[in-house]
Amino acid sequence: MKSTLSKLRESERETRRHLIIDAAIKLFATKPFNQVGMRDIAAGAGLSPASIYRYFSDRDALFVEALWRESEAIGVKIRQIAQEGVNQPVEKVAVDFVEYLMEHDTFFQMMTHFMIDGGMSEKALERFNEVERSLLSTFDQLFTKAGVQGNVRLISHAFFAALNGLLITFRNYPGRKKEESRRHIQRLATIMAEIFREGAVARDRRK
Amino acid sequence: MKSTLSKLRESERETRRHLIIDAAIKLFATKPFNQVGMRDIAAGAGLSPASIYRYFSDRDALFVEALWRESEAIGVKIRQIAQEGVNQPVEKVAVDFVEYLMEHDTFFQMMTHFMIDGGMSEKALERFNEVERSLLSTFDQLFTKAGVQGNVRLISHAFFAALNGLLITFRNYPGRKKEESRRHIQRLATIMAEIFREGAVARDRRK
DNA sequence: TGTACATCAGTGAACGCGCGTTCACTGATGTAC
DNA sequence: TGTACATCAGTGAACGCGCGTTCACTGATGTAC
Repeated sequence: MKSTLSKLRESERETRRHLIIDAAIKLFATKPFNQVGMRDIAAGAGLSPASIYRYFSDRDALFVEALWRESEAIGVKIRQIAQEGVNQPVEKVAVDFVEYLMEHDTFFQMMTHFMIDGGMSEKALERFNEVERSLLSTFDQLFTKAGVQGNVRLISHAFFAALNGLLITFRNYPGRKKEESRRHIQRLATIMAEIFREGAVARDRRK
Repeated sequence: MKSTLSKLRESERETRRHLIIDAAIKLFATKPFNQVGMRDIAAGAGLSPASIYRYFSDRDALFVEALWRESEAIGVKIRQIAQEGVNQPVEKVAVDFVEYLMEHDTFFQMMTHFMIDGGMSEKALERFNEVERSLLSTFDQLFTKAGVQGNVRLISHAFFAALNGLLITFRNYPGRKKEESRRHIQRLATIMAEIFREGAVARDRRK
């Protein structure tokens, strides 16, 4: 009996951990994730701050798990885009990609934060790389299908970076409403995709 | 006599302000600028922390002036690249641009920080926009010269964002030495420029 | 069936630290007469 | 030439606040006998 009870306890613990992580992720959507505090999260989860430390060793551990979960969600979405995408023009995938990141920008914020400041934990890094690889190989397939030859992976690197840059540069563009920014980014994503598709092929021919 | 003396005092004040700003900028090169503290800067300038408040009303004021000065430096560089650049291929300008930002990445760090977190002061924003416009119109000229027609500014927007993305995505790429990252970015900058040049023209033809 | 004990979630209050900023003061230099 | 006074750069120490984290404790639930 002891073992089933302890299993029950264990699963309760697990659901509580999830509640806390959910609260954190919900807050990440509200404000920049690096200014979400333990007291906020505790309040969001209906606990005292001290209680959180029964479930996570420290702030970092909690954040890494939250990132992990966000990565998972985005990984799923990306594979889905990939599935539909291999039979779609690059344009569609590009727009889907930026669209998704604009709607769920917690992951994006974390990603850029880590890219700029570094200091990512081993675990988070691994997860993040997996997501990135998944996306890059989708791009590879798309560009190959569009007729690009040679080192496709380099083109995908450039394209991935370009889309990231789009989001960073124009997400909070000063003096522009959120909806305008969104449309501008979508428009530029389309243009970028066109340019990359045609440009990469043209570049091949010339070499 | 009184007036010349007060002028002298004024100019001394000015040079001391500059000393403090210099100390700040020097530190920005060492670590992420948002974790440079007043005590650091004071030590760097050979003053007590309290003294800094004789010259700047608060931390923000100091940082804005430092950003201002960095912007000025980068503005000069960009206009220079532009001057040489209008008779150069896009590739050269792209590489010069990322090269410069990698060597003096204070400005770049600030820029991305402000882009992501917002909260830029009026003054800094103005300066920053001026620099950006200057760069964009250089790109405009280059693309026009390369034979692009239609709305060149959109292409420049996309190109600017793409180069930013390159720096952000691969500057601290995990598991890569600094020199490798640098070369990777340069390589991708060249590829991007080729793709944009050829792609934008090809795209024109198709419409 | 009752009693002593173990386990563990949960908590209010406090600790510790970093950091921007202010306070009260010193000392040097110039000015008025 | 000396004396009282104004101005101002500079400072050590402390304040205030936010925030992650720990402490000592409570109360509920289960277990042993």
